[in-house]
Amino acid sequence: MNSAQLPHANYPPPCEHRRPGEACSKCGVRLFSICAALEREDLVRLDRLARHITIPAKTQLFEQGAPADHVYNIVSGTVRLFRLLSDGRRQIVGFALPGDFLGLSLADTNAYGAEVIEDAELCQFDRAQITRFANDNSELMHRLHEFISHELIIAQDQMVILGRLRAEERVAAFLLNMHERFARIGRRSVTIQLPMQRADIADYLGLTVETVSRTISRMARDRILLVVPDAVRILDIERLKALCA
Amino acid sequence: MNSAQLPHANYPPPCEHRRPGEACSKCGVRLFSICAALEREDLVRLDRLARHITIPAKTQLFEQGAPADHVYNIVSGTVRLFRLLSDGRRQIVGFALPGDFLGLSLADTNAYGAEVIEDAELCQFDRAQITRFANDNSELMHRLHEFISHELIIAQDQMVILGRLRAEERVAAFLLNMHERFARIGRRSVTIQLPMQRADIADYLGLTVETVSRTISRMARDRILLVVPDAVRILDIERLKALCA
DNA sequence: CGTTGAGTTGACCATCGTCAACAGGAGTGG
DNA sequence: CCACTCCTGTTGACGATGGTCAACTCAACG
Repeated sequence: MNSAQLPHANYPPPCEHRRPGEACSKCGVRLFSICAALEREDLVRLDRLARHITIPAKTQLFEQGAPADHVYNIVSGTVRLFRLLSDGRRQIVGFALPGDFLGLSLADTNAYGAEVIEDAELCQFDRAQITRFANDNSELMHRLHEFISHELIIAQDQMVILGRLRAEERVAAFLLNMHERFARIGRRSVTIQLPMQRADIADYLGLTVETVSRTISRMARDRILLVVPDAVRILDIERLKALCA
Repeated sequence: MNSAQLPHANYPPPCEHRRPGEACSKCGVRLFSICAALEREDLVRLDRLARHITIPAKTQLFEQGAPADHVYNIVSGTVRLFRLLSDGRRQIVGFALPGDFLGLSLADTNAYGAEVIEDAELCQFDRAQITRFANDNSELMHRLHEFISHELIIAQDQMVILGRLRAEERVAAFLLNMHERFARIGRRSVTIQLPMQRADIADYLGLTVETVSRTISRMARDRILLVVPDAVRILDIERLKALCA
């Protein structure tokens, strides 16, 4: 059920699939990520600090409580971020999509664990280096501040969902949220990709797999959604929106 | 039940109970608050920007969605921070205690509403001014970054509580958390002050008043707590800790 | 002394969790 | 190629946790 037997953080020889200096000009998520703050020359300097790696699905990226040595910018793929309780209960605190940034916190240990769900390309940075870089670069610093503020608001949204919405409302809110996030990174579509499994959605929404499954099934029966492999297609977005007040 | 008829943000003539220039040297929470980052002379400069005000209980400090004109440092008292749903459901996203800072987010509207629960002394700052000040003062900036990182971790703790703990565990976690927070600001005691009402605790923990009341009653019956007005006294902290895994 | 609001307790019930069975697909090995 | 396992997802039956509704106490207040 959880991650005991996942490949560990010293992942398989991570493939560096870019020449350094090729810079970030071709990067598909640059404009959505922290890098958007930077001018051409700073971008090149930042790129020199980056290690561009590809991590396969089911890999543990880092572990809750471990020293936070690196920060990551997600270029493609999906990562789940989670907290574990001693008895095995898991709360997923977020899904990281392309353009997202991991390691905004200043704490020197990871507040959550991270596992790659869907093969991911990442820009990996050394924390000390990026911190120094940000200290000299107020645009980047400001952008980091912006990102972390945004994270905090997202976290509060999630508190409302977990504390005050019923199962159907939670699922509807989740689906609309994914829809909107994909739209914001240029993947607007009536088909909402769901790279995570039902158990991940459940652990994100404070429900069980069965409840998530039943709820989605009911929405499908009511012709609000069409369930397709690794995704759902929106049939009636108005009714979907109506479900989450 | 909620805040419709509270006095509004243009609160009663806020009493400024300090001469400007008296500076922050006597401030009881300075060492716990963002100000701890500042040297003597910067502290004086910051103090010139501050409006030191006292706000009575039951006052709305600011409203969810309204322009975020000010930020606040809490000197004494308690403030509840909450989100409202259109149908009246409320989720309290946090309680602000002395030393806490409101308005860390860079968003220009308030992500939550704030109401004073217990008469509060506040340092009020103009957002634009404090932003300028922080831009020129890397210690303060760093401290703000630290505070907001911490907020984010707290928010994730709360997600675990709301998503994965049962009622009794939530209440136990809440009580221990309050205990620890008071201890950190120099009010360590076996008596946990609870300035908020049961409904606030319920809306913070994603429960109902009845469940909170019943749970606390049961803990009292089990000789884990003693219920006293506006507080509970810890009788058996080990068993209390055992209740929240 | 009546009113109001907070807190508590009880009775009942709904939502969602638990347990179980099953279907379908992917991977494995004979 | 087929049998087998494993994993994910779905569905059903049942039950427990916690929500709803209501009554009551008590303190504060006019």
